[in-house]
Amino acid sequence: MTLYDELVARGLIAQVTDEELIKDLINNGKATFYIGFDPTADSLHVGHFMALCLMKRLQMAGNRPIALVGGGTAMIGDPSGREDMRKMMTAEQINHNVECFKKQMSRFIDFSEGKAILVNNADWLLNLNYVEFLREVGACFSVNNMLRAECYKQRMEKGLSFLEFNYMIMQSYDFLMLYEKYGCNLQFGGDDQWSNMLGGTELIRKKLGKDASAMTITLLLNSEGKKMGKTQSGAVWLDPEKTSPYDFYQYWRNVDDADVLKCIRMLTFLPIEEIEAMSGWEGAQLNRAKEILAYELTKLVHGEEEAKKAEATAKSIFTGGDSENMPSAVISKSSFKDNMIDVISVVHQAGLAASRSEARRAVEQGGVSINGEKVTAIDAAFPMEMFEEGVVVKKGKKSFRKVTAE
RNA sequence: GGGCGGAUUCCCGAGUGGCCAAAGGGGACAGACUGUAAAUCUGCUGGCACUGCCUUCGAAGGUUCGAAUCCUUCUCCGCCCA
Repeated sequence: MTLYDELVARGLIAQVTDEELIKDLINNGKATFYIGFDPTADSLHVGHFMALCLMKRLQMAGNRPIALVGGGTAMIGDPSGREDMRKMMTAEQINHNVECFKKQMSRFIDFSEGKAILVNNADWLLNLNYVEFLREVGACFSVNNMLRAECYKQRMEKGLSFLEFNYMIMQSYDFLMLYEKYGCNLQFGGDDQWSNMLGGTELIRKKLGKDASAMTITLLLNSEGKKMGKTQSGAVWLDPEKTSPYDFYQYWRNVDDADVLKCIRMLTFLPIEEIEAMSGWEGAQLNRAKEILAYELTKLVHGEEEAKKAEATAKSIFTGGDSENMPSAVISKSSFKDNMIDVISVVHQAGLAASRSEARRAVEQGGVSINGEKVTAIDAAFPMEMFEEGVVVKKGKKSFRKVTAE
């Protein structure tokens, strides 16, 4: 199976400028392609991960990847797929994030010996001369056409600032620069980037009379049409400090039935045939597919050891067993009074409830257990000795900590 | 620059002087059911020393016994005109 066919079979390709041309490029290792990542946070997330995987697939097929960190475009803020304006970030924040991105990316992509290139568009965007730029590049863009672009259409009601309106031009200019500097002939990106990417191919045609291609990756949406990789408390990060390997594992362990196969197809490197064999799975068997998904992804992002730990911890929690790798928490000995501590304090200080009120509620509703025993009395208290060896505090079915006193 | 409309708790959105920690919905959380899924039902959803107190309705002042609600100024956003 050719690389292109595999990408199609995995459901990764959303839109392409010229299918035959792109097939030829990537199947034969003739592409120098780039994907841009705007450093809007201090860690990559699942959406970035998909793009990185794609880079890897293409790199393995002999194509040359350019990872672009958007230190310049982050100063503008991409309005695509957003209903409201992004908060403006300071240059310091952006620089910090750029560094974090670089570090994380080099874990996934091999940048050694020119196998891949890492660039920052701040290098050419930040020192542009306004008038010069307008004459050189701005003249190539039709406002009429831009306003028709999907990414701006969505914002016509809620409002769009001139700053953000320029984002497309910046991204287009990036493509032009990379084409000139590195012979970059293909751009990848999330499907919401389509209009920005087309801006680039068109700019290259107008300025250089050359053809460049663009291709978008299907956005990973769940069965309800929402972007995956988001939780109530924010994105699912790749940084283990921000999303622990266990939480990362659990996120995928808990996806809807309807989304499991799609996720395995799009995110893992399991052979297609193996995945197709799972497509008939139902009920409890589908539950097994979730374990595979969670394990495979955790392995890719955090390594085999962490994946095994996360899996073992999950099994011990949900089927009983040791608590060796359980997420832990420490309570200060000064929180004890007369050598005793109450349930509410335990739950709260273990980080299982954001406030004491929340902890109280959880206890009142019968959601808290200590060492496997349900605690419903809000005035229940426990002696310090219990915490010597660690106490398993559980809130609800899925949140728990091994708590010790220190 | 001018006219009009708007900013409410995690989100949407009601409230236009006291009965407001603020309707309703969504989401989140907890319970039942289950497969660590979905759907469904129930509870719950600002904080705390919890029959009480404190903080919150864009910001700062003011009127009033009492303000999310009235007045003034400011900030931000939308629409229309230029």
